[in-house]
Amino acid sequence: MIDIKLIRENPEIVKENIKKKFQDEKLVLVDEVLQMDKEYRAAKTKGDSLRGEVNKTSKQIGMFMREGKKEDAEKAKARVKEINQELQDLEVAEQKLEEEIKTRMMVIPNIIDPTVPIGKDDSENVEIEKFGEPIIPDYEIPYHTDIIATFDGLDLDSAGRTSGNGFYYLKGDVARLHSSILAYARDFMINRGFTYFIPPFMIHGDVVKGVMSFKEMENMMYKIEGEDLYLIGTSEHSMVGRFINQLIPQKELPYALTSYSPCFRKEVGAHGIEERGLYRVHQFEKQEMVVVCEPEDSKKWYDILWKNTVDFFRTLDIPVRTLECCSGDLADLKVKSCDVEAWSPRQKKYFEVGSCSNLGDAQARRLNIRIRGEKGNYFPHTLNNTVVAPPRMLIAFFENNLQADGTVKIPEPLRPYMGGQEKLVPTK
RNA sequence: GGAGGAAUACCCAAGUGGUUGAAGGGUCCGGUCUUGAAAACCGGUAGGUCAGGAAACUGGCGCCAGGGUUCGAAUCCCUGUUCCUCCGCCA
Repeated sequence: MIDIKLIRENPEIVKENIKKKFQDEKLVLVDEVLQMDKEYRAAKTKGDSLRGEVNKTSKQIGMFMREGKKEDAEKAKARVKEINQELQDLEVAEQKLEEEIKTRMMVIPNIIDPTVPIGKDDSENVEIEKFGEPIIPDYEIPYHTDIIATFDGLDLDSAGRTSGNGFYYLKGDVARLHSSILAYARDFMINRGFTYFIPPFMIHGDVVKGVMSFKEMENMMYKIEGEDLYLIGTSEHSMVGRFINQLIPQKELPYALTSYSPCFRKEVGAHGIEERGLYRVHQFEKQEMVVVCEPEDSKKWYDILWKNTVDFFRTLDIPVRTLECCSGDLADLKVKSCDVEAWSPRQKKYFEVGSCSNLGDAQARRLNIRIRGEKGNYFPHTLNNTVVAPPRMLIAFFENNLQADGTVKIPEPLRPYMGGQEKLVPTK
């Protein structure tokens, strides 16, 4: 959500931005907002003066009553009634305009950073940098479920019976590896100065509406029947949501937070659960980073955040690259974002394992999160990024650490969490 | 799950239908005192948000949220949320 003042003062900037995102159908919204805003303000000005008159007259009634001037009081009452009549329609119009403006403001995209590459869709995203050599071994890398099967580490059949498609049981060392990766990720971020959180895994509807668009909500969120509660799709929801309607003292900034949570996603819509195995599932776990900072610092934090993820994967010997989201593929709330992608030696290409976003002040504006500064209150910037999200990450892990003899190497940093094991040996 | 109580501004807090234009503190700024600071004392203005205005300023809204009663609601009524205390249950 952008500042409506920007539309009032520089509508052409907003339109230019919409064009850059190839959402020309939204251009008309800018003019509509401009017009409705004019009408709204006129209605509000008129309404305010009428309401002022009601207040003044009502006060007079009190005085008349005290002085025993019954007739004057009655006359004034009639006058107030008259004004209220007039106000009735005006207030309906005011409210309607306000809502119409808001629904449009909600879908007008945030102003993208000038460095964002222009492009229509994800095919025009731009590779920024590679980290580590993308190795293609001279032995065959099987599909990840087949590798995991050699360790008897996955039970999809039972999960299908208990919960349906998109769920899984992890078993034995593979389950332990999953937990180890998260524990290592937690410690990795704590060592980099982030404060560790375990947030609520369910949140209220008003928080959900603040952190995502209606469409996203429909496609992602599981609702608890009979309660105003939703299962979170990422801990970003509860971690940013915890600041809803809060006024944060300036000296508290920046908040550099890292949180663990399970994530629940319906995955309705374009993709669905089409990829076999652990790639796209209804339930996964994630170590996340969330930053709330001064507006002028968000660019600096953006670079710190994605680098953390790159460093994390590199310590596990997984080659990665950063892929910058082009203008057309960038979600409407975001100023700039990039994916961290891991190398898949089986597919001989990179695939997404994390996503780093700078939302500017759009999320803060939507959730009414403000900073109490010396010269007044203002909106902070918010950012978020994935540290690691298994089990998808396990795909990259197994493919990259599989040896020619069928064992899987456990990289140094994970060994303490794996009881000192240096490799996994196939059980069948 | 049951029974009570509470929610007022950045914080504390007064306020049971009409000079409340939300008192009073604290925070903040200035002064006295002090080598400096703290404490104490004296003085001061601003409070959130929207609209109008070049500005000074003016007005609306705002007392957990949403409805309602009334000429007029922080105050009365209804619904919901959160927190606290006690009881019950439970990892």
